[in-house]
Amino acid sequence: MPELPEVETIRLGLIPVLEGKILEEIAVYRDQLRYPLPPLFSERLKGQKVNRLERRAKYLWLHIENSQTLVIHLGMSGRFKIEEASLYALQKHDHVVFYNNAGQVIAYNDPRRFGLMDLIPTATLKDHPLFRHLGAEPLETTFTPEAFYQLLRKRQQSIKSTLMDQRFIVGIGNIYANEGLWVSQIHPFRPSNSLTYPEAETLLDNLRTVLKKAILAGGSTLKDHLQPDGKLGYFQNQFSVYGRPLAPCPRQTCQGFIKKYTQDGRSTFACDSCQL
DNA sequence: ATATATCCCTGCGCGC
DNA sequence: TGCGCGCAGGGATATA
Repeated sequence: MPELPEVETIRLGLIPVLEGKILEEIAVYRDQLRYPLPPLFSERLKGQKVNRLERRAKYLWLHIENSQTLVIHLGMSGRFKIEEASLYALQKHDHVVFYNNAGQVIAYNDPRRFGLMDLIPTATLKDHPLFRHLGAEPLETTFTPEAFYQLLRKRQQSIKSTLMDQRFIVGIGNIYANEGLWVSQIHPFRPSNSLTYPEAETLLDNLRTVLKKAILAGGSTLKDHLQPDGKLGYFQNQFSVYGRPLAPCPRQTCQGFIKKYTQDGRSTFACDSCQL
């Protein structure tokens, strides 16, 4: 699914068609995603204005004027498509379709249905079970290298596992964990608590750079991800290691090649020559 | 507390 | 062309 850059791309794409707009109609074609939609889902949204779109971790928060927030997670294959209502035709796996007061359709499409939607009172969001365990936003400058280092010091599991564990840092999934570690020349299997302070500082810095570059590129499109306007993301063209087993390591000074591992049940890509 | 396994679901690419 | 298999951007839950 979308990791932080893809969710952020989607948020930016949805702002023009949702912020300040009225939800005139909400059509539900499948009320069971990861969980069932909450009771009276459409009724509680119909006629309401969307005040603001926020991203927290890999979640979208649509703050609605009646003090509730529409929470959306895109799972592995969730995407949004914007169309003119007059041109819209229901597509396979379009599960929830929003109609705004500007004649536009915002369709949520999710083949694997690992996504979720919920309506939660805005005031209680931060204490909600979906969110209260979430760790630091990597792009927030209030998250300091020192805080990152202290967190790594307490953990003996691999650095890649820690990066992907949403209790510590949020928004980083398999792609950006692999990419950030390669840029930092840190091997994914290193125990978190073996990183020195300078390494932690470098890693946080590089993760931020990679995430920001990916946002600028509209995210990464492997199969599913599209920007809401239908454009592909193109950060996948800038991958150094992800999905490139046996390729020569792209680092100028390195003669190694990319190796594929299985780690925590997921694919890990790394260059054993320059990632130490 | 923490490391592994399993499950949710559909689609795609590959080898035969 | 078709079939079976493995794999996929996530994450909650159970088990040891």
